Amino acid sequence: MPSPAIDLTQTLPEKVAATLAQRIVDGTYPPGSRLIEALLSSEFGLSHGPIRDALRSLQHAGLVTILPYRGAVVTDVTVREIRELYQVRAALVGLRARWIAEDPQRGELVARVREPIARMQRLAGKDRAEYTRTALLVNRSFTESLSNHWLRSTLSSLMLQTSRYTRLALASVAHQKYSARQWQALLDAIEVGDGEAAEKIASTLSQATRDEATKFLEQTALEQAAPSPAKPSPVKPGKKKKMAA
Amino acid sequence: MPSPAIDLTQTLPEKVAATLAQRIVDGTYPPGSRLIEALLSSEFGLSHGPIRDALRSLQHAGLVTILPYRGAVVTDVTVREIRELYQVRAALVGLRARWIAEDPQRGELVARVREPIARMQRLAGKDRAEYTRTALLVNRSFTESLSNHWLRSTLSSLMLQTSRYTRLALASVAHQKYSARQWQALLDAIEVGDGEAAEKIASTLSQATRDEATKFLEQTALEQAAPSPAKPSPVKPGKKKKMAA
DNA sequence: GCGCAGATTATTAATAATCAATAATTATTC
DNA sequence: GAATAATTATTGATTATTAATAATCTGCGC
Repeated sequence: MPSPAIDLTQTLPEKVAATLAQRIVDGTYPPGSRLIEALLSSEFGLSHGPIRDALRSLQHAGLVTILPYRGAVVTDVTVREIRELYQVRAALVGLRARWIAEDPQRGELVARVREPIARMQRLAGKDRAEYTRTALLVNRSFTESLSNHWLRSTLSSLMLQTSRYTRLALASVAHQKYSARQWQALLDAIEVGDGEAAEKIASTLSQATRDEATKFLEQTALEQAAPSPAKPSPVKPGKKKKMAA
Repeated sequence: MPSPAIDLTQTLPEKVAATLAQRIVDGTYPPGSRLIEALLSSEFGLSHGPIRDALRSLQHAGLVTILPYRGAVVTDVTVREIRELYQVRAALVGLRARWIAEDPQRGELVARVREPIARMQRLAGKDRAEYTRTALLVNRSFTESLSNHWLRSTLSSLMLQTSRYTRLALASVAHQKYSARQWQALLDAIEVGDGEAAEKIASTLSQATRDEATKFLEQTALEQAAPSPAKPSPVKPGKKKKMAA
């Protein structure tokens, strides 16, 4: 019964891309990993064509960097770039909140996310994994409720990126609690149609998440830099990385 | 001498994609046109692979829609979607203006675009083609001066889309003159570092362009709908479109 | 003429085998 | 031991072929 009962939608390269994206986002393939066509094609039991397509797709999504004749590596983003990423995200998430708050049909979304947001209050500080999952789900609900196709798609693409780092911010219990409160406040602002307030809350939360995530990253970056202060060059620094599959 | 003297960067599919994008943006391939792999591959003298890649690329850029087993057609965007597109663009263009105005190194950009913007004043109402070219160039300069990589790339992608329609707005001499004035005002605001004013000017101009372009589109849409009010169905309405090459 | 089942056609999706181009690595020579 | 040359790994691109699918056409009975 657990066989490929229902295929339903999605072309081959899309399925491959989705699988690989998952692995990149959840850290299975760390930044710098090489994604080698031959290995992937034997893992998935497919020819090179669909794999190629999938890698190109991930490149457009920004998860992978393709260099001519050198192939695909998981994009490595500097802390500075991550900060910039969240800066754009904050602006767009603010816009999302404002437009939703001003949307006459916002009631549908409000009804759909009220329960999950309440659950976030209870989960904060208790179950990090479940909290993260719920937060991601609520976030997706917000984005998908947008009637504006373009904002929907640019936000989805940015979110795919940030989800690589947001989970770091949620390691802090304090941030979990803060985030839960802000989501509730956002919901309230949306319910009464206060676009101004909604925009403010949403973008402020995004900035806080950015600060929390980058704090974490700078910390681990320092820890990684510290161990070998006496060996400056012999081992080429961070060049060789593991392969896929 | 007009042979392929210098190749310089760019892989094959990129070059094909660039060419096709050009044709879509300038209207050579109108919305709904089919882009058939076989025809394109013989036109470009390439095999299917690179063509496929290029079409996938254009799909990600939103210029082309690919339906499984049916191939690529030039994306047809409804007037409503175009309005939504400009709405997002207005917000991001505003952000761009603000960030540039607040950038300590904005002097470099200001120096680079001062002359072109002055030229726009002179061209407005005189040479539409040259005005459009200059406006596009200035716009690109603004975007490329951004230090934030993500805003740069999302804006580039949105601009590629809007450039299909902005040229419609510039058909109006009044809009050309208005646009030229606003660009000058924007430059002034940036020069003195007034981010608030810069954002306002930029997003207002974008909205005006939107209104002008959609006015034009709604007009032609009505004209197209009008001619045959007596023949409701015999000829299948707008289904068959021309092919590529 | 009308509608419909089925054959035909056009086109893309995917595979496979092959060669060329290139970057990285290793070996060689001075 | 450093510069240079050979080797290797991997991608870029071509070609040919088969499968899958959607659109179109055909003929049949009415």
